[in-house]
Amino acid sequence: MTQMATIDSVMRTLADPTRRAVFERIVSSDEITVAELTRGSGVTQGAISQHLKSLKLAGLVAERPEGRKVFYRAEPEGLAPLVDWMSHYGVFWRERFANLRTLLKEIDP
Amino acid sequence: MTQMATIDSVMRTLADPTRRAVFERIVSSDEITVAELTRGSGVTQGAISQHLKSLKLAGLVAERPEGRKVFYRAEPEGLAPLVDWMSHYGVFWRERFANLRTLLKEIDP
DNA sequence: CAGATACTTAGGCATCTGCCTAAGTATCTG
DNA sequence: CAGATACTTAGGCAGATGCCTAAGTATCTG
Repeated sequence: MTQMATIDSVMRTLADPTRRAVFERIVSSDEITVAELTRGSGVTQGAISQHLKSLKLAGLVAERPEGRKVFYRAEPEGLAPLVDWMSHYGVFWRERFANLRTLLKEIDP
Repeated sequence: MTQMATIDSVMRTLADPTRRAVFERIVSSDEITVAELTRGSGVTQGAISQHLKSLKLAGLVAERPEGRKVFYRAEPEGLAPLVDWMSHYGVFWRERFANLRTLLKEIDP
């Protein structure tokens, strides 16, 4: 997805524990294959593949096929909708800064 | 809920669009009744009441009964699990600060 | 007290979702 | 080419979820 995903798709995608665990594992590794993600996940490769499809549609991960393997990596901008949402509805965060993005620029221009 | 909710409950609770809209509306107002939340929500008061129960269990809102009305307000610490999760798995945010909470203290000690 | 108002909760229902098995596609290896 | 490996996708199913109607509880008002 090069198109910006919505807060709705991001939230819904990360709401499932198994899928979120897959995402966390992808983030924690540079690149990782489906087989590796399946190992220790407690579900079948088919299930993992379905979760990866959801994560990809939500713009949270990207794939890189190489031979018969497919490597997945985290899409850095994928959580932007969540960050934006937090900056609006983050309650006690909102009270301190109008926009997290603005803050980020001040720190790391 | 005085007990700290989990990232799981927070994510799952905010995943539903209707329930998230209810939360957003509570955040945007200081205090608000169930009847007001029902108005323009597109669902019945019963449904709103059920969503409020979920939000309360997730630690996202608090209630204050007054007569036959019940006022709801946002629970500022409710999104803490989400903030913590972001600081761990926020990918390009993580690269910039180890912990959003630490950052917060630096800005607003 | 009787009725109205504000809200919660129970029961039921249709839809959604996550998982499994199994089949299908593509690549590598002997 | 035959078989193995890596992955995706289709079909089906059991459980979860969100909503509605309607009943139940509590408070206010005449």
